[in-house]
Amino acid sequence: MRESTGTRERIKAVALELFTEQGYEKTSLREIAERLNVTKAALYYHFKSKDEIVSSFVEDRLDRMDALIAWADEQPSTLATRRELIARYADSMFATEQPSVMRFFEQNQTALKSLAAGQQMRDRMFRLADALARGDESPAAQLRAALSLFAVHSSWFAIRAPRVTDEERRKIALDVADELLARIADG
Amino acid sequence: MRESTGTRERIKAVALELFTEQGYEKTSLREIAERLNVTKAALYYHFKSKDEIVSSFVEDRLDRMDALIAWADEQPSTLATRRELIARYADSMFATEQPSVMRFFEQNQTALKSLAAGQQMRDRMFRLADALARGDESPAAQLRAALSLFAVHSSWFAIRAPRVTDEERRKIALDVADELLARIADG
DNA sequence: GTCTATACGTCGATAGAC
DNA sequence: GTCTATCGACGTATAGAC
Repeated sequence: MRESTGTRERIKAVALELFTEQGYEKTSLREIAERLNVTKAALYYHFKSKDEIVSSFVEDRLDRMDALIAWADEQPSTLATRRELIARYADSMFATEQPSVMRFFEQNQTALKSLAAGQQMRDRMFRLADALARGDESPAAQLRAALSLFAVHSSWFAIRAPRVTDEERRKIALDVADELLARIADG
Repeated sequence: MRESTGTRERIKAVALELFTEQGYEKTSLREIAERLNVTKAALYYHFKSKDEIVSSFVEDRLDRMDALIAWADEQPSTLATRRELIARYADSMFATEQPSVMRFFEQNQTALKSLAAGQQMRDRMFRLADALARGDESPAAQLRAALSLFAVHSSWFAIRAPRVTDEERRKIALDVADELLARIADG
């Protein structure tokens, strides 16, 4: 079943890049195929449809999110747990090739709404926010929890100062996230 | 030059609604025309192209942003200024029909990157963030400024608690934004 | 496992009649 | 100011040869 040349992986890589750069809708299969010097039909051998390409690189991420949520559910609703949770989330974001998948999601919110994979990710983000705010059902807590997640994400583009390393971005994001989480009441 | 029936305004309204609901790329001119019981060609009488429809309802908003930035530039770099600035921003967001335009922007980040109107809005958002962080050039200040803006925006969807009024959302958003802004050093 | 060839729909946009 | 008719390009997807 596994072909030797890794065409499937190459398709995933190119698709991720183009979907992120120009958007899911604006990227045609013809364009992906041309970059790889194969035909559109070749793509259809590896993936049933265009959205199945998306699902393929979203699955890993969904699994990570599920693991994170499951872990959080077993912990007490304390500030320490919230801090540990956001740190683990940041790690899973900054690790390996995940940043590119993360950027893809940020860039394709709209397109993802009509895709199964997108709805699942949306769902997981809300559940993660709920886990971060657990024990404090106030609207303000919901907003702070969501913003702490967004602190991790936006550290990639909101920080425009020159010569800031990934590690520094991560630290700054977590510092700001911690401030927000500190204002959520323990359950 | 002005037609009596206000067709142009009706086109804008329907386009804004559909672009927001399903995304700019996924909404065709045919769809917009059908809703209005006219043909595509009629749309081209009122607008030179699809993206010109977008520009038409973005212009107001750009003007508001420019006014806000100009005002901020004349003020001292103090916490009081930052708080006043974010409050004015929130007001301009929650006022009149602006929430729908705002939602359109949130839903079409990707598509807007290749549209002139989108690039202009992006530029204004960064300038507003810079105005909020003026006097503190640290990366953390940039992140806090961006997050305070996002607090205003995300209050619309991040707060999922039932029976929260718009006015309450506005207040919560500004409370959280103020916390973030308080950590930015005065210039 | 990858190709050629093609079906068939829809897109944004234009020309020209009324 | 709105219409009909049409353009050329491109979209996803499939059939079937090699």
